[in-house]
Amino acid sequence: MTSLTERQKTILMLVIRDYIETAQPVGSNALVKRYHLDLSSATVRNELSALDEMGYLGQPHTSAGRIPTEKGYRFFVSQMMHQAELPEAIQHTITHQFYQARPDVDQWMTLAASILAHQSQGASVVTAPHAEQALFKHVELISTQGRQVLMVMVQTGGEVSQQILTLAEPVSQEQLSQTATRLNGLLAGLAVEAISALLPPSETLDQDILTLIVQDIRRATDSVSGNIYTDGLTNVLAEPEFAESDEARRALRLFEERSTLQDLLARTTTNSLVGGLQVLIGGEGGWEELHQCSMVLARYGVPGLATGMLGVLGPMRMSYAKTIPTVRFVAGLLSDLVNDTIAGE
Amino acid sequence: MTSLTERQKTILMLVIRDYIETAQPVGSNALVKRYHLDLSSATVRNELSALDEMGYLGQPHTSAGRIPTEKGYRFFVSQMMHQAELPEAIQHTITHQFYQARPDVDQWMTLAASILAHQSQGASVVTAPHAEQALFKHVELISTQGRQVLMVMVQTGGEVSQQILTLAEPVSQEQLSQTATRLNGLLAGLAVEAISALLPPSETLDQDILTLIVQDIRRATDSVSGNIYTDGLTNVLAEPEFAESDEARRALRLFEERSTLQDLLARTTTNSLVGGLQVLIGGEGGWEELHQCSMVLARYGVPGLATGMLGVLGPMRMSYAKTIPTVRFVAGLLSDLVNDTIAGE
DNA sequence: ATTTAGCACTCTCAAGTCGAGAGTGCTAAA
DNA sequence: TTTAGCACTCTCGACTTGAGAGTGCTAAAT
Repeated sequence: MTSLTERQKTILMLVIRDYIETAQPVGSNALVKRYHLDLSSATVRNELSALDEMGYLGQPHTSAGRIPTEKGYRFFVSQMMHQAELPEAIQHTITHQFYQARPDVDQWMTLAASILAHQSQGASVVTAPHAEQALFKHVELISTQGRQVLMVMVQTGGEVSQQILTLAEPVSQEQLSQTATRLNGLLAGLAVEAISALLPPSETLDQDILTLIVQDIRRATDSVSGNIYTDGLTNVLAEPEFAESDEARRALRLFEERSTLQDLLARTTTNSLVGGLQVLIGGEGGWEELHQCSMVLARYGVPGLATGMLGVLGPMRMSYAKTIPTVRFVAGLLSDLVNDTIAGE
Repeated sequence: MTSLTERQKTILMLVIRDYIETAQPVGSNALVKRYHLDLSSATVRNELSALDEMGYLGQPHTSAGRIPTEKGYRFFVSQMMHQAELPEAIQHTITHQFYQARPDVDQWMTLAASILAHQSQGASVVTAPHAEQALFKHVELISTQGRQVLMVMVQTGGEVSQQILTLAEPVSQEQLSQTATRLNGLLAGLAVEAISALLPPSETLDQDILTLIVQDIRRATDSVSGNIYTDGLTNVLAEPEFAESDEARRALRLFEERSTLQDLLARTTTNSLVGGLQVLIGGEGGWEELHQCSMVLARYGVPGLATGMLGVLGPMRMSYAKTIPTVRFVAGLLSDLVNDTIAGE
């Protein structure tokens, strides 16, 4: 397999760029005219033919213009990856938005999803950062109503979880505070295993609380912990290639169903590095429903401590030139935020 | 305006029922054959013509079958409302699902949205219950990392909120606990106004915390507090009437954009009673994007203390017979849950 | 050895035509 | 009041057709 000449590269890039903009097969004439090439259409035709044979381009039918194949897109993206920094103006706008939001994981995630969706005109997904190994740090017990007690637990890494616990009989706030203080002394810095080894202890209240604590830590350390934020699902519907078929509907259903989405993210990104982008073109990774789609994914956070994922789903024809730098930039931003929160000392 | 004869009512109900199932205009012949009416098609034709003139039915074009008008649907729904209890088997399944979920508002809301979407094959929306008047109950301050402090506040009604506060300089957990204890004594049972009247007090830490407390209570009492849960958005896309146009996309965008959705809910339901259903047909309430849709909405909770909203969006042609009892039942269930949580003493 | 002009050929797409089918409204008889 | 009969209307899918866009190939030009 011979490699591409400079001219072929140029033409290939132009074809793909044009197709991404117009969603129309692009022909030799249009190409020469639109980009003022110093070539005749016939020459371009020959090159297109060559690119076709090499598998970078294809035709929806004989005697239509060319459209990129998956291989074509992959080439396009590999060129894209290196250059392409987000314009400073946009960087500032985004940073500013994060600066204004309340300093709250929930807010950050929602904001990140919103920004990604808006910038890329695709569907976005963001998972909350989750600790890779978490130790107990602190617990508070607060009496809410009658026999109901609110347990708030903080783990190293700053992860906070709360649960409601219903007691057999009322316990005063003083008693609760005492219990909390005692447990804090007992458990400080312990890992899940150590805590669950303490089960079952003498008292019932203790046991209940310890069980909840273990539950919460386990949940926080689970592969992809529960919280997934999405936005811009309807953006995908606007794309012309999805106008008719219910292709889009099936793809979106994947995104709506959290459990499936978790699977998807888990399977495709377990081995991805923080800072590195992953571009899945045409449903690489074997998701039937996504074979007309592409995803740009990134892992963010502090490796070994707490990381999360974010990404954008769009048609294969998505604007990689905008999406890739945006995803990269937002991932960096979230990494900084996680870093600030986690290593604040 | 004369009222409907029994026979006209029967025929009208059948036409609408059939149209809801098939999405096809229904004609006199089909009607007689399918439902074994003891009438000739000609007679039915006359009745259809009458119903047409009275505004209950319409024709997409001369010499097509009849389809219901908004007025027709309204009649259909008014008949529906009274009867129509959810089958016991389904009631049990749903109750069981709630029983199994973690006792956590977030879980409940997600589950409710999922059940509504699934049962009705439409898009569902659920808002978290929010206090109509809330008093301070308890605050805890937990040191997380370095100068960052986690504030957890509980309001009467059991609403819990948390915020992160970054201090100018580190403060020990002991000091924080003391501050919390002092504030608890000072603020117990106070309303927002009283608390904000205490501002600005002597110490800086106190001031910061009080500000946050006031913020949180305000947020919790806001018309529709932030959390909106949706599910089944893609269900709507499956409907044949939305196959082509981007009508559906615009409707779903309404649902995705939380701020718009808040507006929608706030505007249409401020005056609705807990326990009462509200059915908006054809975008009654003046939302242009929804003029091909219907919504079934209900308010749940404990009036005067904490209430929330839930509902289903579907095409005007939605299966009211399933949706209405489901919405009613889930609203009742959530009301019970809120009641248990709030009035647990 | 490339590049280009010219040309025949292919395929889609939009517009137009046409007949079958479904449904109606009206009239006159039961 | 109901029903049979019939002429009429309108849609929908199938089919046809011509314009337009694009290709591949060949032979001449650079």
